[in-house]
Amino acid sequence: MTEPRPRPQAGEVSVAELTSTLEEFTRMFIRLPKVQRLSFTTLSVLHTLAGRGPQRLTALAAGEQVSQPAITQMVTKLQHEGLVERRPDPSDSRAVLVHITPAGRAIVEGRRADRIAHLTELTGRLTPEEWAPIVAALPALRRLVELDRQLEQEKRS
Amino acid sequence: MTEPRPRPQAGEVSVAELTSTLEEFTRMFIRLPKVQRLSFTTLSVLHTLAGRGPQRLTALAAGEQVSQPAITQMVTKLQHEGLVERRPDPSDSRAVLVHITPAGRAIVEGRRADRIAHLTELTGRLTPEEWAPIVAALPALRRLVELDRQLEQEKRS
DNA sequence: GTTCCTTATATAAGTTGCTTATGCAGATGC
DNA sequence: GCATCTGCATAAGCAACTTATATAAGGAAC
Repeated sequence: MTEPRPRPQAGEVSVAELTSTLEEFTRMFIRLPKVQRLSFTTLSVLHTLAGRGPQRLTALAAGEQVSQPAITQMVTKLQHEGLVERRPDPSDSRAVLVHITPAGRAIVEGRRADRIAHLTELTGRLTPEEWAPIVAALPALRRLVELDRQLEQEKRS
Repeated sequence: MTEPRPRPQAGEVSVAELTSTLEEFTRMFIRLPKVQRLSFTTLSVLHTLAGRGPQRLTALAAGEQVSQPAITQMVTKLQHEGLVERRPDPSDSRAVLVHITPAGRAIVEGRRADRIAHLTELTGRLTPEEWAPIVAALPALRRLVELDRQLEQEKRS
C-alpha cells in the first residue's frame, strides 16, 4: 500500500470504478444468442485468427488459456466444418499455421454485426452529452489493449 | 489516424469502432488465471448474486443463457462448497431463492481485486492525457449498462 | 554428425458442464 | 374443482475440456 505509485489516490478510486463498470459491461456485451453450436472459446479463436492472422496451435492455446490438446481438437473440428485450414509453417516443419477461411471470417463478422446492432440500439438512447465522452475515450481504450499486449510480451521473456 | 470531419451520421462509424474496441477489451479483461476450478458461467452466477441479491433458479438460467437444469446442478455444487445457499421463497413455495454466502462473496471480490491490480498496472502506463477521457466516460458507460437492462425488461413484456 | 534436450503437435482416456427429455408439486385461471 | 401453467429436480447423453503420453523436428554441444 505504501508502494510508490505514479498516480495520486484519486486515480486508484477511478481504477476500481473502471473495473466494476467494465465487469458489468463485459457481461452485457458477451451475452449473445448462441451461433451455430460454436462454443465461447471457439468463437474467441476465430476472432483471434481474423484479427491477427494465421497462428500456431501453441500460440492459440496460450492466448485462450486452454491446453494445447484442446486447441488441437478444436482446430480439427473447425477444419471439418470449413472454418479454418491447417497449413505447414515454412520456417518450422513441426509446426502448423492455422488460417481462417472466408466462411470462418463470415462468422466473426456476423457476430460483430450483431453487436453493432445491439450497441446502436443502446447508444441511440443516449443524449449527445452522454455519447460524446464515450467516443472521446475510444483511443485511450485501444491504447490500453495495446499496452496489455506489450505487458504480456514482456512477461513472456 | 486522420479523423473525418464530424458529420451528422458520424455516430454510425463510432458505434462500429466502439464495438471492435470493446471486443478486444473484453477478451483482455476476461482472461484471468483460473480460480479454484470454477467455470466461467459459475463465476458469472456468483457475480450476479453478489451484485443483484438473491435470485430464483429460473432467473439465473435466463440471465446466464443456459438451461434451467444446468443452473440446478451448478447451485447444488456451489451449495456443497459453501458458496451459496438455497432458501425458500416466501411468496411461492415451489420456488427457491439462491443466496450468496460470505465465502462466495469473497471469491467475487477476489477476482475484482485481481482485475483492479491488472488495470492499475496498465493505466499506470498511460499519460494523464490518455487517462482522463477514460474516467470521463465512466458515467456514460454505466448508463449504457442501465439502458441494456431496461431494454431487456421491455422485451420480456 | 551424433547425442541430448527442447519444442510443436497428436492421440488416449477420463472428468466436467452442458444439453434434452421427463416427472412432480405448487400456483393460477376459469 | 379441474385443467393448465410454472418452478424445480432428476436422468441420460453429448461436447469440451483436462492430464498423461507419444512422435517427430529443431537446436546446442562437442
